[in-house]
Amino acid sequence: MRTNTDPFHALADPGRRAILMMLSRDKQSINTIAGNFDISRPAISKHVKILHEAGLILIKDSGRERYCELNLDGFEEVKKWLNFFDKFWKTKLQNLEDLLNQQYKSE
Amino acid sequence: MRTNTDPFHALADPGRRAILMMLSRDKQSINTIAGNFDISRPAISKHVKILHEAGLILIKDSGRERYCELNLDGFEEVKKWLNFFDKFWKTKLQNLEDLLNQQYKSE
DNA sequence: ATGATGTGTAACCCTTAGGTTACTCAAATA
DNA sequence: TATTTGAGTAACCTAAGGGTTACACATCAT
Repeated sequence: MRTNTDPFHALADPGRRAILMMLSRDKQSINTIAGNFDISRPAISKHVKILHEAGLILIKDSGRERYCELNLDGFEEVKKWLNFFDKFWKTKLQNLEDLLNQQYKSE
Repeated sequence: MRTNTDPFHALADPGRRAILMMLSRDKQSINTIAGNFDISRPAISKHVKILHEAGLILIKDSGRERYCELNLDGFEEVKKWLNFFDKFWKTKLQNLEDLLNQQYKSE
């Protein structure tokens, strides 16, 4: 199986995003997570694996339980990519501003 | 066909992200976009449709051509969701700070 | 009017995604 | 030691994703 470590891919599934929302309150074991969703535990296990590989969560073993918590890394990667576009919006606003200035001048 | 208007889903495909990167420089027609990728024009057409439905791009018809440009809306939706987690990191940092303060006190 | 050009869409194919059940195994508990 | 509990994985199924080619159609150019 090819492991997909792309956080964008990991975030594409609404269920996985819901898991992350849940983890924003507190770290949770696999079973606890599964208890809050309508899908089976193995399905949750798969989702958790994908989130982990994408760097969106950390997993800490405690006996036979595995506790999941949010990991900043994956989030940063996505944020960084999105921030790349900021200069585009800035340019666009600047153009609008220039246009307005021009109009004032011609009055 | 069920239309998926989820920007997270739209961003999951690396090819679509590449299209967005391309559009950050300038607005482009479908054919121009297709010329920059190894996949067929109909494939590009599909990707563009998905990006459009997700609110990530705007499409402006000009004769028989369709010009694509970035749209802030879809990006904002994603950013907003990501920002939700900021308070989690803040809390985590605060806890670290508290821990450090406690250690200083006991010295 | 004719032909070239830009684009959307339908039909199809193969791969990936996401779910299930059944199984295994290690850790906790009686 | 025997049993329960938490979790990973394999095998399988169906649906969705992403690609292709072939076609239709409107717009521009001749």
